[in-house]
Amino acid sequence: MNINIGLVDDHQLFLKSLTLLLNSFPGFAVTVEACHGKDLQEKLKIAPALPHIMLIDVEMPVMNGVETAKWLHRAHPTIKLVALSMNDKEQTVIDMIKAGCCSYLLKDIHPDELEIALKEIYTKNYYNSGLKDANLMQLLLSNQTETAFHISDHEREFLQHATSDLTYKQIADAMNLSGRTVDGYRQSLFTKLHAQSRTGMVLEAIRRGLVKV
Amino acid sequence: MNINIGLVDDHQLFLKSLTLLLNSFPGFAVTVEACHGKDLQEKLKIAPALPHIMLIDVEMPVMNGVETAKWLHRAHPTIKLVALSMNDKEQTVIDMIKAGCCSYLLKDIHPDELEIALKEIYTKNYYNSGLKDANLMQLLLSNQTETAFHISDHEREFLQHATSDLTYKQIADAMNLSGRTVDGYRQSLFTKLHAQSRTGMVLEAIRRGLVKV
DNA sequence: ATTTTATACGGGGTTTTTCCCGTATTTTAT
DNA sequence: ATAAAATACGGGAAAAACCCCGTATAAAAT
Repeated sequence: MNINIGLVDDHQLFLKSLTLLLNSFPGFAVTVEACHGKDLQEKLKIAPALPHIMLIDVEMPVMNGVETAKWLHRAHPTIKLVALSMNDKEQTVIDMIKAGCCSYLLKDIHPDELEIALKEIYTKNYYNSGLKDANLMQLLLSNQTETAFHISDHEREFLQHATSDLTYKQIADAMNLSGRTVDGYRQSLFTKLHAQSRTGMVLEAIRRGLVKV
Repeated sequence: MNINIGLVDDHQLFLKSLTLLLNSFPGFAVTVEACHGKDLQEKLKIAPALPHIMLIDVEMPVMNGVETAKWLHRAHPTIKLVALSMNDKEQTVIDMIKAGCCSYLLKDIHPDELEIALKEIYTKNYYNSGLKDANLMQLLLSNQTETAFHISDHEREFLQHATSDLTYKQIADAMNLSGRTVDGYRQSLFTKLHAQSRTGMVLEAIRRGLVKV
């Protein structure tokens, strides 16, 4: 009666090390390893058996943690998803929980606590690490009321251009659009990202992973 | 004839996992584990023997990688220092090498390559991972010519405040300074960071790790 | 002892950003 | 078919950011 674990993390060294650690826990076995979401999709196709629990890193190239969790939650709803991240930013926690994760663990967790957490997730379907617990519900509730918005391709392209030293006029020229048009993008993104200044907009875009620095 | 390794990393899970991995390499043994520089200073006092190689994480609380490397290089010059980081920002690499590290490895290195790297560092005193090699010397040289500039405490505090949605006026009020004074900080930081706009300044500060997002 | 350097600040002018007013076209939904 | 939503754009004005001119004071270097 093994608990089979799947791992998704782009840092090879961490991935392989953690595999060793998890395999050293009695009753645990790592059956799937992937370095990002796309890779996981391939690996799961040829996997002999689905893992019971999937540990998913948040920061990954190609296909990030949120996308990966969303896909897994839809494609393999029986797998229990656990976010494993270095940062404890509210928005990131919310995004991962909403994407279908039943727990959010930090990478500086002690191995002993990890073992406890995984056992509890396997049996009880959830585990909340310490203080987070109390705030989590409030976080999710306050976030639910926010209407989901869409950012268009042009807006995203503008955002990336805005993440620079360029003026709006220069951005407009680079995008072959009128200055007024990019001002429209700016205004709608200010609303969507709750910003009052270009700097605030860019910072929020960075936090949400909408642009590369 | 064991190669003794010391580890400094604030992420418990990674620290313990990597220890397992390194101990699984034939001829290797992890003899010291610490979660940051200050912790390492304590641990080394009571250590039965100094490690041959110290793997140092760059991003750490209390006492970061650069400070830790500098101290180790002075206090225990026989230990070979290796930076182990997730980011490959030029400035970070330069800082760690200048602090006394003989190699800079990324955390997404494959375990096999890590083993090779550590062996080479043990015998040859250096190891450059792949493509970095060619650029490294140029990086160090180009950095030497750049006049080292100093960012004052007030300027750094202003930078952190500027990494926000606040106006300069609001920042001045928060810092209890005149608007003209923070404009002075802005102007000197524009020069030092080669920026032409607040957004450009903030982005460069983020890239150089001068501020937290 | 005197120059240099660093810090804090004042006034004012130009550019950019921000935020309104608005229209026309196209795409999407019902 | 027609309403609704999304897109691209124009003009203008207030606010903020940007970029000079300058002074005074204290610390550090020669």
